[in-house]
Amino acid sequence: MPSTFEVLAEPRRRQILDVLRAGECSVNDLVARVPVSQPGMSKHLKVLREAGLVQVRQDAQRRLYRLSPAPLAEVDAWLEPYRQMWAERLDALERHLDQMPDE
Amino acid sequence: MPSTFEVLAEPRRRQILDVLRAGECSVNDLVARVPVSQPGMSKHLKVLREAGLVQVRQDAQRRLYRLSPAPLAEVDAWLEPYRQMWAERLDALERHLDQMPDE
DNA sequence: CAACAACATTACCCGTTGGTTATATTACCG
DNA sequence: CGGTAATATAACCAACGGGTAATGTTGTTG
Repeated sequence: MPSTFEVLAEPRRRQILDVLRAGECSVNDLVARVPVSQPGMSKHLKVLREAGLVQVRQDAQRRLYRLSPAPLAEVDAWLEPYRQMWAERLDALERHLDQMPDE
Repeated sequence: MPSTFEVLAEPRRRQILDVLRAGECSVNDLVARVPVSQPGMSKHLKVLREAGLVQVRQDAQRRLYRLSPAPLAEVDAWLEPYRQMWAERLDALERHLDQMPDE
């Protein structure tokens, strides 16, 4: 079972999540918005489902997928200690620029 | 050239970055701390270098690697709109729990 | 300069992954 | 009940990625 990081490594999977941020979506709608074939979409959705990043709901013949962002918290948590680091560096840059008013 | 996301998909690469958070490190030191062979480590370090996530400095025969967290900002930026979403859901959960004092 | 230490690179192998085509499944509709 | 729409699954293939063993490179030291 791939980790959340591996699941997000696929650009089109991130794109799918981006689309789903706007709200529930059927597979056909997703295929229309993301450059991937229908079987390819089903494959990606399966990966996203197994990673807990999306949930499905059945509506007649269609399956409506919706976002389930909880696993992203893991990524966010990993990122946390780094976040401070690049903030510090940007601050240092600003201070540096403050000392060079001619540039 | 792999994206930052793809670079981070490798667990050992994240581990390398985690080690480097403590400070500059030689390749041998990294090999001692991360379960990967020396050639494997060189490969991973190359990927991290080309992604801009680490920088090298030469010290005699050794090469000292240090963290360069700037590219992580891209990941953080992608995550941003989602961050609010799971925060909202946790808030909703809290409010829900507040309404059920017996549970 | 010879020997060694630290690291990078090459060549090779193998498992995984994403894409595609074809087929199965399930629900609706006439 | 036959046909069609929506989606999933299977089978196959090519590309890629990471591991390993062997070798190359560069700097140091005696």
